[in-house]
Amino acid sequence: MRPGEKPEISRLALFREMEEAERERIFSGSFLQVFPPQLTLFELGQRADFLYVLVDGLVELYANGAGRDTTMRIVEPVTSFILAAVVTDTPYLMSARTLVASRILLVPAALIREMIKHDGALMQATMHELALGYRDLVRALTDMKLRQSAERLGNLILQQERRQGSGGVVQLRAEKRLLASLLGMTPENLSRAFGVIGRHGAEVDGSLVRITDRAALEGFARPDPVKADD
Amino acid sequence: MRPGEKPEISRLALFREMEEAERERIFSGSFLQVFPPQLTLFELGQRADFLYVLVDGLVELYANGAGRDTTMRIVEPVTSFILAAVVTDTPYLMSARTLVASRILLVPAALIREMIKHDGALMQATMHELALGYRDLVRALTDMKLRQSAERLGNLILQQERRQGSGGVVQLRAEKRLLASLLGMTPENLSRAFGVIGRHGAEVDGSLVRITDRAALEGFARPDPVKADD
DNA sequence: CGAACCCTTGATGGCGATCAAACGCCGTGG
DNA sequence: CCACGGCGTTTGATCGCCATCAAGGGTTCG
Repeated sequence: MRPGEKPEISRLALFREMEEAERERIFSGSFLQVFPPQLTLFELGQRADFLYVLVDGLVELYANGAGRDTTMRIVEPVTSFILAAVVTDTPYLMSARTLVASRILLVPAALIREMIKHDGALMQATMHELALGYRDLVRALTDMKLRQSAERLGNLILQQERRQGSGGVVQLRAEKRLLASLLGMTPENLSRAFGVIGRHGAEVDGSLVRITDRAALEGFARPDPVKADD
Repeated sequence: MRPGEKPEISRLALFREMEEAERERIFSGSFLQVFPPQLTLFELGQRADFLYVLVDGLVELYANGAGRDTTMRIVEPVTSFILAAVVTDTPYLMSARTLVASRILLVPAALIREMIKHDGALMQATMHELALGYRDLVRALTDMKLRQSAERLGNLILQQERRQGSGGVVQLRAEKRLLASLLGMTPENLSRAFGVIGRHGAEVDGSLVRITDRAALEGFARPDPVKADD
């Protein structure tokens, strides 16, 4: 493990409140591995053998059905993923692949479940993490059900801008084709959707989006009354 | 509380493993109330004051945005709902209304959070419940993203049939207009979708659906490789 | 330098929403 | 007991959003 990485992982909400010694047990039972780009980490239907923590790089979670794929989430460092499958000890509902070279901590699922049983702080953190994830999915589902594609894009821009906190400028970290799939549309239509929000206060230039008129954009995208958690 | 109700609530996965005494503390701090049909229990954006347990009746959870509503879940007895908002102590992301006269246990959110902190079994059950709910939502979201409407209907029929275990016959408990909203379509198109699956091994008659050719229906609907949990 | 590949733009088609109207069911009131 | 009215469901016609098909421009990497 590189210097600075362990503290960074320790700062994760999931592990933050644990006893130092317990956390050390998790680290020593896990593997930190480097993966090349475009590598499949696991596939839908497999038993959940590991909890994953993305330390550096970029990972895509996607689901497949009916001959198609759709990306469910783009994971940025430092974040854990696929926690629900580990907790329930049931097969993964999504597949995962690296988008770029990535450093990933693999925590054996059995170890995590064991630790959860004995460490109240870890159990509480897990519970909380799942509750937050649940709410994110509720938002994603309502978004999909009641907004059309350009509105979804507008909301994503607004939400990213809030998370990046970078004064009206949003940096798109993933390829646009991936964004399209995340938003539940085709690359072609994402392109057109950027055209649409261009007339509503947001300008694209490559992978940079500038919000030129937030009020207009919000009027168009109708963001959720209840924002990402707190 | 009626005879038979308390045992039924105690059998809920959420409360099943708790100490008898602790469970009693929850009951004694809660209110069992009867609500008329079509009554709004709470609305999106409100603080999460209660955890709800539907004891008898039928409840709809729905979200609103962009001037429209969409139903997110139809709750049947005996089930708890809106757990994630209670755990995170954040505003509800959905609204709830009774569909018919309903008996509902209201557990003060503060009490639940307090009990979770002190009762490991309750915390574990909560964690598990949230993980299962998370996975349900992942399925719902992929369903929405990669299947078209008649396929979604087909899957719902198959899933209900498995849950009801009633040999090829499914009883629709809610109005069709509600089903339509749950499936993310209009009542008109639900009607047409029933027409479509009629040609793929499922027949409707009022609120009864008969699966006449499961293989055909599965071939058409392409059900998830990983089913509802385990 | 060439070949992928991504992104964009245009043309067409299909799924599903909307608008409209008729039917059936059910509860109410005459 | 029947007539009426309201509402949910169904069926048909039209429209709009988005997917698909197709082609061209730009960038990256071998």
